[in-house]
Amino acid sequence: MAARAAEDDVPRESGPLLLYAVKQVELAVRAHLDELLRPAGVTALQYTALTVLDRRDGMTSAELARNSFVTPQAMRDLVTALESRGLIARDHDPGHRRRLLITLTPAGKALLTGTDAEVRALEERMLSGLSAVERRAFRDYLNRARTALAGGPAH
Amino acid sequence: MAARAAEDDVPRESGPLLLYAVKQVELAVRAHLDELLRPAGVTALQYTALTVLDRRDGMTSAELARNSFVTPQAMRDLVTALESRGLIARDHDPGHRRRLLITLTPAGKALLTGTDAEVRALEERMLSGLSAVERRAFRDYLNRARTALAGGPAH
DNA sequence: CACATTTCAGATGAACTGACATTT
DNA sequence: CAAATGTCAGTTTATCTGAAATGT
Repeated sequence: MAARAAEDDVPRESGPLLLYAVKQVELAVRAHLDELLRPAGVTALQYTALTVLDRRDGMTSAELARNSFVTPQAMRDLVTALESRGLIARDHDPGHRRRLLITLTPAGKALLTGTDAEVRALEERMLSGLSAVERRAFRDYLNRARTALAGGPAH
Repeated sequence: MAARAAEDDVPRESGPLLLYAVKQVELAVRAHLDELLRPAGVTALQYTALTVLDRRDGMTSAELARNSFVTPQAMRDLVTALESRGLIARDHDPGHRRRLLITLTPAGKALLTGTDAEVRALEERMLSGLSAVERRAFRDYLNRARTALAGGPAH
C-alpha cells in the first residue's frame, strides 16, 4: 500500500470513503424532498413511512421503527402525527389483540398520488446521465449494501 | 381532488425508487456509525465535519454548512462543540478579517486516526460482496448522483 | 416467566427563524 | 448599498431514556 504522504499529511487518506458519498447523496435528496413535500405538509421521514406502507400494508409501528432504525417511541410520535392527520389508520390485528396494524387511508393514498409526479422528477434528476443499464447496476449495489449492513453490529 | 383510485391497488407503483434505496443505506450507515463513534464522543454528523476538514483544511463554518445542507446557525453549534472539545481551532483569515478558518488540531487528527480502523471496517462491510470494478462503478454513480442534485431546486 | 408491542412522561439535543454587527 | 460571515436569542421538533401496562 503506497500513498504514504511523508509530510504532515496523513497516511489514513486513500480517497474519500463511499460511506461519505452515500451520506452526501442522501443529504442532497432529503433537502430536495423536504422542499418538494412542504406543500403536502409531510416531512421526508413521514413520506418515507407512507411509501413503505404503500408497499407493505398492515405493518405495525414497531416494524416500521426497525425499518427506519429508530426507537419504537420515536416511530410512535411519527405514526400518531400521521394518524391525527387522517393519512393512516390503525386497527387491531385479528388474532393478536396487542398489535395494531397500520394501513393507508384514501387520504394517505391520495397524498402519495399527488406528490408522485414531483418525486419521480426528483428521481429522474438524480439519475440523469445514467443509462438504463447503469441504473439497474446502481440499484443492485444499493440493495447489496443495505443487505450487508442489515442485522446486528459489526463486532 | 377526486380520488381516482380505481382498485385499491395503485398504478403508481413501478418498483421502489432509488431515492428510497439511498435513504435506507444511509440510515443503516448512520446507525452503525453512531454506535461505532460513541466511545470517541462524537456524533456521525460531527465526525463527517471532521473528515471534511481533514481533506480540505481551512474551511469556514459557512462553507461547512453549505456542504452539509444545514443553516449557518446549526453549523455554528456543531463547530462550537468541536472547538470547546479541542478537536478544531479557528483562526482569522489573513487578508479577510471577517472569515474564521477552521483547522483540525492534533487532537482532532488523533481522533480520526483512532477511529479510522473501525470506520474502514464498516466501509468494508458495506462493500463486501462487491468486486473492485463494481466498487469503482458504485462510487462513480454516487458522485454523478450528487452532482446532478447539486445546485438549486429543480423548479 | 421471557419477550414483544404499545403507551406515557420527562429530559435532551439538534435544528430552525429572526435579528443584528461586521467586513468586503 | 448589497452580499457574505459570524453571533446571539428564543422556539420548535424530533429523538432519546425510563417506566409501565398488556398480550403472546
